Amino acid sequence: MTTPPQETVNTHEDRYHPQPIEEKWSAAWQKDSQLYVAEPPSSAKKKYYVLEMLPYPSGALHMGHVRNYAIGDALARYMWMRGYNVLHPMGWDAFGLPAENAALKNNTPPREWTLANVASMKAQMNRLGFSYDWSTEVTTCLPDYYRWNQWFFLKMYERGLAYRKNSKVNWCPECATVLANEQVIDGCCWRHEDTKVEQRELEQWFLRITNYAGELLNDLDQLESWPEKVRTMQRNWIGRSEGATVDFALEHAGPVAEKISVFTTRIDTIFGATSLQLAPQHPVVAGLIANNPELLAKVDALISEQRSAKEAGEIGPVEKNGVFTGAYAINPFNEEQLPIWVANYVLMEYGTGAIMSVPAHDERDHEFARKFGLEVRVVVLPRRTSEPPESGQEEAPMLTSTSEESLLINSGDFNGLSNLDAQKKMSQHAEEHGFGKSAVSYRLKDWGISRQRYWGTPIPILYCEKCGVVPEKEENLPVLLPEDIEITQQGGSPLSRLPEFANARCPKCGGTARRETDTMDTFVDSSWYFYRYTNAKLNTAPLDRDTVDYWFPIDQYIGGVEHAILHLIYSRFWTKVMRDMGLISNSEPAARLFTQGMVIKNGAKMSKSKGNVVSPDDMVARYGADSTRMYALFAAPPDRDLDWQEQGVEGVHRFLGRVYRFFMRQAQPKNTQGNARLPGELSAEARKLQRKMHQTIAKITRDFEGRWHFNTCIAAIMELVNELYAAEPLIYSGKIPVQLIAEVQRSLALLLAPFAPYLAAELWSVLGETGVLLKQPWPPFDPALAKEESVEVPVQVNGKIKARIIVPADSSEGFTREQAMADTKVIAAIDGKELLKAIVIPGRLVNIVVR
RNA sequence: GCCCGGGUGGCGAAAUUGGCAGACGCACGGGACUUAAAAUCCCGAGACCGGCAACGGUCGUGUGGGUUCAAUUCCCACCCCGGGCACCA
Repeated sequence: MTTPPQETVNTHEDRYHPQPIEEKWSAAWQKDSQLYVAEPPSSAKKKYYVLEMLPYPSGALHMGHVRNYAIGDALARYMWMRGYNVLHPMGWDAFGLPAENAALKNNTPPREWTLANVASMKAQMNRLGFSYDWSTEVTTCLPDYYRWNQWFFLKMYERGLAYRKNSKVNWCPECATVLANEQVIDGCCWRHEDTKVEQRELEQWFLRITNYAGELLNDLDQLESWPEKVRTMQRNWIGRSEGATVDFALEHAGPVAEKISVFTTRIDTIFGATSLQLAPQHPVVAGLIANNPELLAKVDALISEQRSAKEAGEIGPVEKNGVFTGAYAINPFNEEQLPIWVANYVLMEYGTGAIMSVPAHDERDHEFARKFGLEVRVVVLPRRTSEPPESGQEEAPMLTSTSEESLLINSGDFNGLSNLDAQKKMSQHAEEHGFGKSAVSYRLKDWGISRQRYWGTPIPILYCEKCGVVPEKEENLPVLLPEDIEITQQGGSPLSRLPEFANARCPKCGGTARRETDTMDTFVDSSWYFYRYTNAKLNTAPLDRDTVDYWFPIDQYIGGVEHAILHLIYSRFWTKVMRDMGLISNSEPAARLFTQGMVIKNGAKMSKSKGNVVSPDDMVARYGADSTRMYALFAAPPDRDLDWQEQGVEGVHRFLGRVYRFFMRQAQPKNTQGNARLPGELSAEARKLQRKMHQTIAKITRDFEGRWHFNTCIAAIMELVNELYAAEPLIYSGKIPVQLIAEVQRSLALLLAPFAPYLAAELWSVLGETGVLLKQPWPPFDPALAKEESVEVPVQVNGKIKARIIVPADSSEGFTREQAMADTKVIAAIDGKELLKAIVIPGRLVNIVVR
C-alpha cells in the first residue's frame, strides 16, 4: 500500500510547465530523422495517406493552419498507433504574388524571402509537434518541382489540352495580372476584395478543363465521403444543362452567314419563339448591320454598357436593352419569320451566344418582349389550367418547369404532347431534318493559366519568326526562372523586360525566337503536389507509377472549404488528365475529404484589418503547443466554425496540468508493483474506474473511425481524469489497487497521444516506458468491462418524471415494469387513476400512461 | 431568386437509433489551504414560482402547427444568421 504524501497539495515541482517538456521532446523528435517516415510500398502494413492542404509560405502560421494541422496530426498519430503505414507529408505552395510585393517593399529577392518564410514556418510546425515526414517535403518554387509543371504543360500541349487564344480576360489592376474566372469574386479580385476586375483582350494560354466537364460532374456521385456542400458547389460551378441546338436560317443569307444556331433547354416551347436574340459580341451581328452606322453605334453602346456594368461590379440582372437588326430568320418548325435582335442579356460565353426568345415561358424574354412590344404566345399549358389565355396578353409569363406535367398547344403536329415527350420528339425531328440536335451546355469554362508575373513557373513555349508557336524540348527542361531580377512597380510581365530570358533560339529551326514571358497560375502547382510527395526526389519523372498506385487515392484530405471549387476542381481535372496519359491508375485524387470550419474571433474571421488576429506563437509561448492544439480540437466539432477564446485555452492548459500533477503524485512505473496483475476481485469503486476507462477508450476509438467529434473525445478524457481524482483517496485505503491505477495511466498516456503528443510522451516516460508512443498499439477496450452493471431508470407518469429506480443493466422489460410499479412515489402518482398502458424501454425509461 | 449549412443556459458546446435536455469546459458563486494573494483541491448552479430547508411545481432546444405514450431529433409552414451560385437560355 502506498503512503499518502505529506503534502497532498501541489508542490512547486509539481507545477505543469509545458515549455521545457515540449522543447525537450521536440528536439528529440527532430533528431530522429526516421521517426515519421513511411515504410516503402513493400510494407506488409495497410497504407494510410493523410494529407492536409499545403500552406502558402506567407511568413507565419495562423490559427486556421493550426486547426487544420491539429486535425490531420491527431488522425495521423491515431492511424500509426492502429498499425497502419502512414504517409503524412507537408510542403509549400511557394510561388505567388506576395513574394513579389515583399521584394518591392523590402528589396529582398522573392526566392530568398520565400525560403526564409519556409524555414520559419517549418520551425513553427516542428514546435507545434506535427508529425510530418520532411524527407518528402515539396517546395513548388524550386526547379526540381516546377520543371514537372512544364513537363505536364508540354504533354497537355501535345494532347491538345493546352492552347492559346486571344481572349477577353479578367484583369486585376492591383495584381497587374490576369485572373481565372474562379479567382473573381463578386466582380472583384480574390486577393483584393476592394479592387474591381477589369476586362482586357490578351493572348492567353488555356487548359481544356471543359473536355472533362462531364466526367468531373458525373464522378462527383462516387465521392460519397466528400462533404455534400462541396459536391453541390462543384455541381453548380460546372453547371450542366441538357437541351438542344437549333439552326435558324437567315431570311436573306448573306456573305457572313446562312444560319444562326441557338441553344435551348426548352425546345418544347419553340412554337412560342417570337424573336431571336444575339449577344452583342456574336460574330453574325457585325455582318447583319454592317451598312447601318446608326445600328453599329447602338450595338457598340450595348457592349460598353455591359462592360461598364461588369466593371462596376454589378451582379445579376440589369435593365434589359436591345436593338432590332432589321433582319429576319426562319423558325424551322413552322417557317415563321422571326425578327433578329441584339440584346444585352444574352451572353456570348454561354451556349452559342444566341437564343430563341419565348416571352410566354421565360421571365427574361417576357421582360424584354414587354419593353419592346414583341408578341407573347403561349404554347405550353400546365395540366392544372384549362383555358389557354389569349395571345398577346400582358400577364406574367407562364413559367412551367420541365418536371411539371404540361401540354403543348399552338404547336402544330406536336399539340397535345406533354412537354417531356415534346422535347424528345422535337429534338429528334430537328436532327432528322438536319437543322438541330440534342446538346449539352456547361457553365464551366477553360482554365486560363497565363499570368503576367515573375514569381511563377515559366511557360515552356517559344515564338519563332519562322515556325510560329514552338514548345520547348523536353530535354531542355526546366526552363529556369532567372533569379537576378529587379522587381519594379511596372505592370505587365517582368520577364519580358529581361532580354537574356526573352530572346532565345527556336528549338525547331535554331532561328531567332522570343520566349513566352508569362508564368503559370499557381493553382497549377497545387493541382498535383500530393503525387510528388510519394517520391519527391525522383529526377527522371514527376512520379513513379507503382509508388503512386500503392498510396493513392489519398485516404483523407483535410483543408478549408474555401478551396471547394478552385483547388479541388483543378486537382480532380489534373488527376483525370494524368490517368489518360497513362501515368496513374486512379481517377480521383482523394477518397475522403474533410473541410474544417473557420477560426473566428469575436464573431468575425481573424484579419489584420479587424485587429482580432491571435498568433499561434503567442499561444505556444503562454500555454504550450499541446494546450493550443488541444483547444483547437476541444472548442467545437472540427467541421464547425470555432470562436477563439483565450480563457478556453487556459482551461485546457489547466486540464493538462491536472493530468500531469496526478502522474507526478501517483505514477506507477513499469517494473514496480503497478505492473503486477490486477487482483481478481475488485471493489465497486475500482470497477467504476475500470469501467470508465474502457468506456473512454471505446468512445474515442469509435469517434476516430467515424464521427470525428474530437471535442467530445477530449471531454471524455476529462471525465476519466475527474474519475481518477475522485478515486485517488481510495488508493490509500486500498479500495483501489495500484495495479488498476497503472493500467489507467498507461491508457491515458496513449489516449492523449493524438491530441497532446508532448505531454503524452512525457507521461509515457514517467511510467518508465522507453518506446516511441507513435509505435505503441492503440489501447484496446473490453466491451464487457465497459458495460454498466446497474442503471438508473427514470419513471414517468404521463410523461413527467416521478421517480428513479436502480435496476441491473440487463433487466427485462417485465422486471423493470414491476420495479417501477412498486416504487412508492409512482404508487402515489397513479393512485386512484385508471392505468391505460405502461411503456418500458429496458435500461432507458418507463412511461406510465394513466387517466 | 436558387442551392447548401446553422439557430439549445451568461459563453463554447453535448445528447451516436424518437426515450432523463444542457455531458465536458469557460465565466460566476461558495468552501478548504495560505499571514495574504496566486496556484491547487472540493462543492454549487437552465429560468421562474413556493418553501428556513429537504423538496415540490411551472416553463424551457428560433416561431407556429402536426404525428407520438414520448420530439433538440420525424412531418408541414414560416422567421433569422452564415456560406455558395446568380441574366447560364
